[in-house]
Amino acid sequence: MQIHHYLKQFDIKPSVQRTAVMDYLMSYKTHPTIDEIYSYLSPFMPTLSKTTIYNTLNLFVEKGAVLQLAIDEKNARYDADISNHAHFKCKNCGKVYDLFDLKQELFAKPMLEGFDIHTVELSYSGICGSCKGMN
Amino acid sequence: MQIHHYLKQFDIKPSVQRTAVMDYLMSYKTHPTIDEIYSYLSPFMPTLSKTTIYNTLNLFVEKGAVLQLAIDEKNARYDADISNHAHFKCKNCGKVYDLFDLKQELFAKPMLEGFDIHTVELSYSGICGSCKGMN
DNA sequence: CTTTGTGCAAATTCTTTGCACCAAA
DNA sequence: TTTGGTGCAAAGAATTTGCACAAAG
Repeated sequence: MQIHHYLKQFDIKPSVQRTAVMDYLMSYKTHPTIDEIYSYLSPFMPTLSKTTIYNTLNLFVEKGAVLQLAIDEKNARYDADISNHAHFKCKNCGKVYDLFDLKQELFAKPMLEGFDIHTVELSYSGICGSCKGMN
Repeated sequence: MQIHHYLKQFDIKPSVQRTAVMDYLMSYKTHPTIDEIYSYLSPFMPTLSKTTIYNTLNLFVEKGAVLQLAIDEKNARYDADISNHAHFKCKNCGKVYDLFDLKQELFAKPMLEGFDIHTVELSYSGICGSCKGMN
């Protein structure tokens, strides 16, 4: 599906900048920070400002089109894959991996008196394979 | 157990400030921010500095004595309860609740090729009971 | 003594805000 | 033409750093 149609599904008016950001998120599934997105797009769009990246991602999150991940204490990270999956953050290299092959039960929203649960976030941390070999 | 003995278990040398911070975290299980901890303790310890709170909590996290929660995008929050439990953050009032009565399976560390999992963080968000009634 | 912790001020980093200009319907 | 989007500069907030003094063993 074309990206501007995809954005409309979330009630987001497409613009050149918004389309470029979503395109980036969907192409490079690296859970990028604002800075990484800006650094990548900036050469192609010389007038692009970081404020627009902030505006765009805040809008995307508000509309439910992307997830803001809390896995990195320093910077906000974003993920355009809104299906059920967990994340693993390597304490050594800082890379964030997707974990798709987990039981769906882990993402169930428990029925709890007094809580209306909308979202579930499951995060693991530890050492990744490539860092483990190094030491 | 006395707090300074508890700290020693984590290889943390007790000091007046460190003991006070751990005491606060264990007494008020409110997942406080750095600022909240500082504001509470400051009247009792007039020379206390916020830098010391930062130093102390970074040390506690490094030694595994407290958890740094990523559930609040704005500020880091801390929890001295390192047992398996999840958190719920109300999107409306911002309060963070503990969820203890969940299945232990949710906190299992999956065996995955190439990942050495140390920690599990499970967070929910939505609307809490007291906010739901208001609207 | 010697090592380690504390606390002030300054620096850094991340994010938001105010506002003028631009673009699209 | 009118509404909404973009982008610059400045402001704001959270955290870290450098360094001198204090405390503890």
